[in-house]
Amino acid sequence: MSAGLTDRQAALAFAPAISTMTAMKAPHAMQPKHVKMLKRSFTALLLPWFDTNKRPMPWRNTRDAYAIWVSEVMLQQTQVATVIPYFERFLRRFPSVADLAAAPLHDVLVLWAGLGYYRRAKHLHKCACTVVNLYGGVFPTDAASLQELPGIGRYTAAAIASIAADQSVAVLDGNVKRVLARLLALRVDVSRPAATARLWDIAESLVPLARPGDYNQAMMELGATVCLPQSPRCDACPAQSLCRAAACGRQHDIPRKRPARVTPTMHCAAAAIRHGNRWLLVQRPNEGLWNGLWELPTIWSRPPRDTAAAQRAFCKLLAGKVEKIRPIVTLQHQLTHRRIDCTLFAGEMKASQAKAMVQASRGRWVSRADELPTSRLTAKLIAAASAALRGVK
DNA sequence: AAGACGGGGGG
DNA sequence: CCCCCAGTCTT
Repeated sequence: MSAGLTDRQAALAFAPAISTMTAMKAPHAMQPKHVKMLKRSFTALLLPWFDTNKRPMPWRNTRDAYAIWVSEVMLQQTQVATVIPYFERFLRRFPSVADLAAAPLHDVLVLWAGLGYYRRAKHLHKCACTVVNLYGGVFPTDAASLQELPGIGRYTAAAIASIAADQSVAVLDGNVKRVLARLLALRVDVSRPAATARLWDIAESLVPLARPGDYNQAMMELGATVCLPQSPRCDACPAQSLCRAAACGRQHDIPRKRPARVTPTMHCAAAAIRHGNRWLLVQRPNEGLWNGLWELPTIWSRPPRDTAAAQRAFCKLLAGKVEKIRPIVTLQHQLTHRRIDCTLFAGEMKASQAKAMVQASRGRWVSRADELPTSRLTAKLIAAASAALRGVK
């Protein structure tokens, strides 16, 4: 870019200009000239840094809107390292949106199991069907159309449109919120809707016409690798010369932390019931946590206090003869909004009863958790039950 | 405006 | 143990 000198001058010109403003003043209240200067200088610093420092990711090797969409949905509230293996498996199994639409939802959920936020997988499947029916299997790439689709909000629509089709629209995620708040020294609570609305405006005013997809990814990459929540690495930041938070040493308390919330603990009791070398799974109701997923038979309200009570409770739950109930272990499972303490029991069931369970559509017998869509907790419980069984043998 | 919705990485 | 993440949807 031959404008390097100009950008540097703009950067230097910008710093004193903004330092005369109050910290809380919105940049869209800034003079348009200053917005334009910040945009030019910031982009000129950010993109070269991104070209050199971007981490390799499988979805960065494609311009296929379908693949980019899958990656963006997986990346919602989920870290890059977690997503990569899921993404590669998913694209192998469903190479195109038509393949995804043609598959039963059940198959999609099995591939999604363990990623969390399972509504994403249901939206993904529904969205694929919509794209096939409404757009003939050609994924739309303009942000407005994208945002009409299930599971695609403002962030994801802008990410796909900018990365796959060079549309100059801004993304705003947790990383970008933090980067912008620090860049402009906005001591806001980014979890507040009012702050979010303002940051969207700011983000839109800064996204460049050229390379918007790289710019958006660079913002997120900067937030994920340099402008970290706890200990920002300002010395490694390409935009340090422009950053108002760094200039006044406030990068550690911008943005403002939201007050920590208490997470209640739920207690439950699960039964690993063996028949041959298989375990009984039942399906969760179609609402709330883990809806529609499969789990060990579990007593969620008023769990039994002792083994005798557990024996009675599981017999009642399963409307059948469950034998030899005995405690195995108690596991903890942490979710964002609650902690679950689950006491695992082992038990057995006679062949006739086991068959009746399946015939009544009350359950399925599996030898491995990944035969059905299950939560991580269920996978942990089955692993613990298998280990206990091996210990006996 | 607030809550529900999973799980894991990293300090 | 705590924080927070390439958010979306519902109430």
